[in-house]
Amino acid sequence: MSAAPRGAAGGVAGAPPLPRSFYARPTERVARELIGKLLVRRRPGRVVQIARIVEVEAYLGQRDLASHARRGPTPRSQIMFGAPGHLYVYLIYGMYHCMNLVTEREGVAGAVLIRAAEPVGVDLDGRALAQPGDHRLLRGPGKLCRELGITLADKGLDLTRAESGLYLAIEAGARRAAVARSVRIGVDYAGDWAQRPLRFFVPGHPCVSGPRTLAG
DNA sequence: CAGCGGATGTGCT
DNA sequence: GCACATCCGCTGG
Repeated sequence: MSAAPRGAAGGVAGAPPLPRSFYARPTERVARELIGKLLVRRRPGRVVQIARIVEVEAYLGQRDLASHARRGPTPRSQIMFGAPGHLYVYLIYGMYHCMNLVTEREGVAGAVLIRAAEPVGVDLDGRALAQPGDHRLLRGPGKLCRELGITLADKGLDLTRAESGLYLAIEAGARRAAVARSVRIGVDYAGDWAQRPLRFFVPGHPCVSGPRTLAG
């Protein structure tokens, strides 16, 4: 048939999923290093979607008043306290989903929210996709999940396994992009923690959802 | 561009 | 029982 076999790992052009050791580190560090990584989404009967991450936010443990972990492990947030390298998804405002990557060693809460990404515009065979130029497609955490088909059903996915249909990878020959920091978006209720610069983004990038510069 | 409604899971009372 | 939420798209000025 037409589709060429991928390799056992099923990675992008041979790029395997990032290992668990990448996630099992301090959340801020993971967040910073996620900028520029590739997000790979495979769904049955669909074209593989690949996107370059341009905006994330770090959510720390129980002391972070903006984090869902602030109340300790609840049915919803328990996964943030679990093993790193898994997917945390929640529903917001009754109609949008947000995807987070669990960080820190098991027993310590932490996660990184993926806020925006740049459509890479090629499939696994390097063929051009339909809308490579639409920078609004994955701009904003709710839209990103909608476009990639991420829902609560995906909560708990192991991101270190290509078979999960969702994983991160290093882009071969990627240039080292500049990274800026700012306060997080939509966490005004979090007291002092609302002022912490835990949002990371590529300055000036058209696919970033919030403010794209520090000055405004 | 500021303002606001939508729709429902979650966690506290 | 109920206020609120890591948001988005549409409306009116």
